[in-house]
Amino acid sequence: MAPGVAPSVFYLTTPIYYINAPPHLGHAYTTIVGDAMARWHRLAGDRVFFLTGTDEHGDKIAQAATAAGLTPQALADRHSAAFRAAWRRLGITYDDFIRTTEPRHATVVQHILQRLKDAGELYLGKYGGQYCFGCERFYTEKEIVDGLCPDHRTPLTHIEEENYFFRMSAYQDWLVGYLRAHPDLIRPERYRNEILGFLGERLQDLSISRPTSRLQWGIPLPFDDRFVTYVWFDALINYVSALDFPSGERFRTFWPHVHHLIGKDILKPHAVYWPCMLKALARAEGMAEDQSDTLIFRHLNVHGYWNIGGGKMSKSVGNVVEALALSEKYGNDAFRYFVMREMVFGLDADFSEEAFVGRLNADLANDLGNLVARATTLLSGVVPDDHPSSSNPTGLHHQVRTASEETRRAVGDAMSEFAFHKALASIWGFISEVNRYVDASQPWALAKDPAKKPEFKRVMITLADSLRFLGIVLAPFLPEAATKIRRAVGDNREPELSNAVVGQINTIPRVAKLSGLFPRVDQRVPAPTAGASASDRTARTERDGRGEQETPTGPVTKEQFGKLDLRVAEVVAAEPVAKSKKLLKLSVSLGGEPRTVVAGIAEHYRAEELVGKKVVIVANLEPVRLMGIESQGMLLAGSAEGRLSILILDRDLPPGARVT
RNA sequence: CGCGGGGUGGAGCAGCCCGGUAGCUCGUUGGGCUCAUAACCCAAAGGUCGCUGGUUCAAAUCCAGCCCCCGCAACCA
Repeated sequence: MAPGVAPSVFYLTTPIYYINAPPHLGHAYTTIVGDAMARWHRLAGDRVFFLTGTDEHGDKIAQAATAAGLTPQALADRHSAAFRAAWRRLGITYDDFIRTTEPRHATVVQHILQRLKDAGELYLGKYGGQYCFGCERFYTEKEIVDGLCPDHRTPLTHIEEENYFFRMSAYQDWLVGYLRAHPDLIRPERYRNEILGFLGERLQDLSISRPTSRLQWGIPLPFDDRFVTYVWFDALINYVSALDFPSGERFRTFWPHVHHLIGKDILKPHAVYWPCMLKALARAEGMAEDQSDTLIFRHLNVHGYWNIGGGKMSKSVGNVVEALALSEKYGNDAFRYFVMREMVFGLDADFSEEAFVGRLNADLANDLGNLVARATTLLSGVVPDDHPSSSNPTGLHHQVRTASEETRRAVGDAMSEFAFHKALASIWGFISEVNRYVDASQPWALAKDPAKKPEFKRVMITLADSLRFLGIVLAPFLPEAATKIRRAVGDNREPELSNAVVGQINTIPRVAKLSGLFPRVDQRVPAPTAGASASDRTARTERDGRGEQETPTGPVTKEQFGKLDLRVAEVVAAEPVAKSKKLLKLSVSLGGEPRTVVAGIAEHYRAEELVGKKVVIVANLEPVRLMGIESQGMLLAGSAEGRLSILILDRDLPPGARVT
C-alpha cells in the first residue's frame, strides 16, 4: 500500500491488442489507466516497467493481408504502427512495446513450447468437429443451426484434425485451490467469482496449435513443422517474452511484481489458461513444487465495457473510433480525466459527448481551472519575497495542510486497488477544500488592510503551496495540466510524491498567471442522436471501414422493379419465435401456397393482432433461415424514429394478388 | 435455464466485499462573495435505497426467491 513510503518494483501490462481493428475507445481506456498507474508508481519513486504491444498472428490477419494484396507482415507492420501512433498522440509512457511477430517473442514462445513438450505437458491429439470450409473454422453444437453453418447455411463437414494439446485439465484442481488461497489474484471480486463458477465445470485440455494446412501465419511449433502456435497461447506469452524469459535481468527484476490489466472480454484466457500455463512452465523449468507458484502473476485487474450513447460499443467500430476522436477535440487531459472519472473500475459505463462535456465543464473548468485562475491571479499580483512568513499556519491554513495529507493517503489507497474514479474524487475533494479556503480567508479583503499583511502573506503561501501540491498529485492523471500548474508556481522539478504535501514552502514564490487551463465548452452538443445512433449502428456493420452504402439512391428502371414479386398475403397464423426478441413467425396464404415468413416486428406487433390481416410480402426473395426457421418472403413495413408500421390493404383483395 | 451489467431524491452515479445517522455530480430554489473561466462559497427542497421473505439489537449493505431494465451472442430478407 501507500506508494512512496517504501520504493518498490512495479510491472504493469496491458493486453497486446489484436490488430484486426484500428485503435478505439476500448483499447485507449485500458492503455490510459495503465499509463496513469505507471505514472503514479513512478511518482512514488518505484522502479516501473510498463508494457503494451500488438498481437499479430492468426487467420484474420492473414486473410486481411491477402485481401489487401500485402504480405501478412506488411499488413501487421502497418496496423501495429497505428497503435503506436495512437499512443503517442495520447501521451502514453510505455517502457516497451512488444509485437508477437518480433524474433525476441518467437524465440521465447518456442522455448516454452519445447520445455512443455519435453515435460510431457503437450500431446498430439485428435480434435473432431463440425467444420465449415467456407468459414475455415469449426462450429460448436450451440452455434450450428439445423446442422448448417450459421453463416453460409451450407452443410458442415465432420472432420478430425490432429493438434497439439496442453494438459490444462490437469491443473483445474490446483487452480481452484490457488484462487481460493489468493482472493486478490483476480479483482474486482465479481470476476474472480465468475471464474470460480466457470471452474465448477470440467476443464478441457487446450488446443495450442493449428495445422499449417489451414493456417501459416503463426509461430511454428519447434518440434513439429506441420503446425503453428494457436494465437492465444502465443499472445499470453508476450508478458514474459518482453522480459527476456527465462533468464533475462528484466524478468528476474520485474516479473515477481506483475500486474495485468485487461478488459472483461478476455477474462477467461487470462484467468484460466495463463495461470495453468505458468504453473506447468514452472514445473517444466524444474522449479521445486513449493517454489512453482512464484511464477504465477500477482494480480489480474479487470475492467468493464464502455457503452456508447446508451448503446453498445464492441462491434460497431465507427462509434468507438469516434469516441476516441474526442481526445483530439477536447484534449488529452480532458479525455483521460473523463474516462478515468466516469468509469468505476470493473463496472460498465456509458460514454457520451454530453457526459464528457459535462465533466469537462463542471470538474475541469469550474473546479480545477477556475481555482488555478483565481489563485494565480491573486499570486501574480503580489511581490515575491524571500522572507519566511512569521505567521503560523493555524486554523484555516492548517486545515488545507491536513486535507492535503488526507488526499495523498486516499489517492494512494484508491490507486492500490485500481480505483481511479475514487482517486480523482479525492483530489477533487481537495480542490473544493481550497476553493472554500479562498472564500473563507478572503485574500482580496486582507490585501486592502495593511494590518492584515502577515495574514495575507500566509494565505498566499498556502495557495501557492496548494497549487504545487495539485501539480504533483495530478501528474499521473492530467500530465499536461499538472506540468503547467507546477511551472506556474515556479516548481520546475520532476514531480515526486514525497513532495506532495502542503506546508513545504514558507515564502511567496514568483507566480505566473495561468488562466484558461480548461476553458468551458458550450454545453450544446450537436444533435445528440436519439434515432440516429440506432440507424448508425446497423448501417455500420461494414467489414473494413469503407463502402457503407446508405439507401440506394440512383434511379431504378421499371424493369428492375418488376423483378420483385410483391403479393397480397393473408396472415393465417402468427406466433413469436422462441428465444427471439424481434422475430414473429407468420403463416401466410397467397391463395394456394401457404408460406412461412419470419418478420422482425415482434417489438412492434403482437402475434394475435396480425392474424386475418392482409399484408404485402416480397414473394420471390431468396429464402433464408432465421433462428432455424426458413423464411420464404419478406413482410413490407415502414419505419421511422423507432416506430414501425406494416403495410395493410386499403381495400380488400384476394390473397395472392400482385402488387405493382 | 446462453453470457454479462444494472434497478439508490428530477437526471446521472458512488456506497454493497468489511452491516450501525443515505452520499456525490448535474439540475431546482434562496442567500453570500467579487480574487476567478456567468465561475466560487453557504443553505434549502427532494429518496419507503425494485419487490418479498430470512439472518441480526441493527440491512441499501449479508442470505433466499421473485419482478423489471440494459448490453453481448444468434435472429430485423
